[in-house]
Amino acid sequence: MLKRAPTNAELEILRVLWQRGPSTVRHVHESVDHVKPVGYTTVLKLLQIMVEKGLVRRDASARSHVYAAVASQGATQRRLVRDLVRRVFGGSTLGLVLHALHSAPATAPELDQIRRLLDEKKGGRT
Amino acid sequence: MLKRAPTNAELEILRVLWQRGPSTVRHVHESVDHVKPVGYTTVLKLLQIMVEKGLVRRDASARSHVYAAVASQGATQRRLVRDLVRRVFGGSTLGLVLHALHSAPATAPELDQIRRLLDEKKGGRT
DNA sequence: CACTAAGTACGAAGCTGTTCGTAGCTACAC
DNA sequence: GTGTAGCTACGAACAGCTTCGTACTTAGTG
Repeated sequence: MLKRAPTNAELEILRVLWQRGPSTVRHVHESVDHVKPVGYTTVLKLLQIMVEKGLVRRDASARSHVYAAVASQGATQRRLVRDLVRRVFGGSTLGLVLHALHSAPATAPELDQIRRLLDEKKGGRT
Repeated sequence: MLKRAPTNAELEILRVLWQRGPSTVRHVHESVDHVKPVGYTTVLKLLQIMVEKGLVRRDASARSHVYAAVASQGATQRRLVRDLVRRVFGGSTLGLVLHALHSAPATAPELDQIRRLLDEKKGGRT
């Protein structure tokens, strides 16, 4: 079963599920609608499709079904980064990182955080 | 005139134009077809659409028109990274970088390159 | 029981991206 | 001049994503 990456509208919904945890359609709709107006049944339909795709799980025991994300936010982000690296940087993760850093308005503490990660990696190589 | 990010198929074509420079449809088709079989007129149509979108420029002075990318590879990559950061990392470039580094099989020289970049940025802040 | 509110299911339309077949034009070889 | 090879233009089909309207179901209230 090959899973496709979530689409744009699907990501909006996943964002809510990751942030608020398992939610009803009403909950998700309220959150999404607040950011970008959209019909209730649109969100419902999306969630139904996402169930079929295996992106979310549905608990139908209560009258209002409760939906939860299947993949964690981290795993999904990793997936999307991998796709971008392949599509746009010919598989070079380094290319992506350099590009991102160039255009990043990073603060000093953030830079330190990256530096720490680099040190870890270096240590782990031996 | 708002420019949309290039689609998947469009990126395949841009990759050829960036690599080989201004090219005829035949040239582009041969390169793309080699990687992923596709009809000649498909590539032609795509290029025509890309002209309308402003993604490529066309020199129609010769019988075989010559197409060239409008935006540089770097600028396009930056654009796509920015989009991903907004869509998937809530605008946090740092989030993207950390994620990428975590899953990156970076070599020591590559890590050094990143470190150099970090030093530059740090220096530039004061 | 009858009514209403809140929920789910589903069909279908509109848009974009991708693909290709067909038609038509033109330079060149003979 | 005639034919052919190579090119551009264009319409149309198909697929995926997104959106919503409508129909159906059910729990609760009087």
